[in-house]
Amino acid sequence: MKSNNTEAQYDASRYRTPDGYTSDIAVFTITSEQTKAYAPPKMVLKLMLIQRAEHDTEGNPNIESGKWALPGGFVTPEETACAAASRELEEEAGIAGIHLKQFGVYDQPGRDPRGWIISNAHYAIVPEYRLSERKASDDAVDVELFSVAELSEQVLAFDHKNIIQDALTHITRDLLQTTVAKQFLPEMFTYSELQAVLLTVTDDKAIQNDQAFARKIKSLPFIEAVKGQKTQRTSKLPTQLYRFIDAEVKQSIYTARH
Amino acid sequence: MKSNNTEAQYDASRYRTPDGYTSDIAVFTITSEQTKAYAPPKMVLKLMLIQRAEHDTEGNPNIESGKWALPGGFVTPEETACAAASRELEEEAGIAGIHLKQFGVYDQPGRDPRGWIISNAHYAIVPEYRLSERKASDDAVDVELFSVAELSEQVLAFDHKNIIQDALTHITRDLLQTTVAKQFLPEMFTYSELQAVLLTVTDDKAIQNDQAFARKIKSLPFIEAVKGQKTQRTSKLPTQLYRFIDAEVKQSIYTARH
DNA sequence: TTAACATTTAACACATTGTTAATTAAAAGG
DNA sequence: CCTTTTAATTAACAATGTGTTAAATGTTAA
Repeated sequence: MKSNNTEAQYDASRYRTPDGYTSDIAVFTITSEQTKAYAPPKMVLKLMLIQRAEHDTEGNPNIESGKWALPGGFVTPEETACAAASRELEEEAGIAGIHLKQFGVYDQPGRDPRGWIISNAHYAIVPEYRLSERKASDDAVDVELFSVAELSEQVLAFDHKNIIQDALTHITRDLLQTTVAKQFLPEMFTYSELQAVLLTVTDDKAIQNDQAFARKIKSLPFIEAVKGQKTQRTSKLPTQLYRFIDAEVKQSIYTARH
Repeated sequence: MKSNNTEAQYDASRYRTPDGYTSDIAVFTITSEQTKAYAPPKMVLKLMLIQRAEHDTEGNPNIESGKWALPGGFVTPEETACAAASRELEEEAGIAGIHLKQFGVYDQPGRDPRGWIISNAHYAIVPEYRLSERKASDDAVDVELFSVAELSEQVLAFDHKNIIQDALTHITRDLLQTTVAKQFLPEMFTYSELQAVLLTVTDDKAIQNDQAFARKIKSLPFIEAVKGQKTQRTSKLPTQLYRFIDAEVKQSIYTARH
């Protein structure tokens, strides 16, 4: 391999090069239903998909048309795939300053009938109210939110079913093992709001248990109670608000309880 | 963006395409020194690097020559980057069947002076004895193992310093939060051998504490004591051997102790 | 005035952890 | 043969965290 490597130094052109480099984005949001006043919300994790048009702008039939797909597009040489994802989110949805994370590369030969196209996949977390803004301004594009249950019934374009499966795995892990839940919540939140976010991706008994979770949140090193700040969003009884603080979160399966 | 997307369907060639797609591999091993007989080993995490040749096989001066770099090479359209990594490890080092994991993509404009080259980075875990086999068979290639401390002093090719930093972050996280430590250990191992592996990447007091760790290993759901199997590798007193078993490892920072 | 209800506080039994100390089994040296 | 050495094992205790059940709180709405 060493000789291959050195030969390649000055003439990459003797190798076949990719036909394209795309950035795809799994846009997650959590819809929150307040079943009644003064009660904690019921939350559902949803993924935004776009429906591929029947024809392109020149009137030719479109590949994988009619199927639902992840938003995305080609990356240019002047940007990273992450920057492209950010740009596309802004161009398409007017959403800027969103939490974006790269989670996988899709380069299986034959994954895209158009050629050798490498997809760099990201997930984005968008609070619900940012999406509603968007829908109001641009309802021409076929955009829809799908819950995890609804996703499994859909026919999806290219290998997007795989990509979405991986996105779900990653956001689940990150929600439970990092403080990224912050991105779904307002600056200050109650214990039951955080709990509702976590329960969209886990059925962990220790998180379902209200008393235990309300007691636990007080001792987490990366969350603090905001003194004097209460709300009645989730209960008639004024309820303590919390916020995330910067603190390193280490964790090992060898020291945790099982 | 939607229009860009649909226009691109049938003619990717109107966009500039990448000049190359490479697969780089951070090959980790743990060297184990037995300071004396009947004592637990001292382990050090090391990374294998190759030194870039002064000239290529045609006698032309080589780009980034003399610098240490991650092994890797160009991906072909018939394979995934992960398969390419596997192939390159086998071609270069005769190492097959190794644990490989993709951890990042490097596509910063200008990262490679040869053009728009996207690197897909993986880490590999190779038990020490597999590397010694290799060195004996092919000592012509400039290959060396660097500890984490030694790495920071080295001048590295391209953006490999960044890539290595990320590789270290990922392998540290994976060693503590998944059962990948298995890949560094023999089928059966003592508590102190597992402990030594973990201590190459953490200074967690709970893992440093011998008594506590020896007690804890017995209750981990993904490790079992092998009945009747003992060794004197690490102590005069015949010592219990353990092995990993398949078991799901879930974990949340919201339920763990802090 | 009363019922309803999410939250908060309290209390207890139980499990896990940090810590210290004692015990065990084999090797090595005199 | 006896003694020392050492990693592993076992034991024991206090401190801390968890699961569970129960009661108290503060507000709304009937």
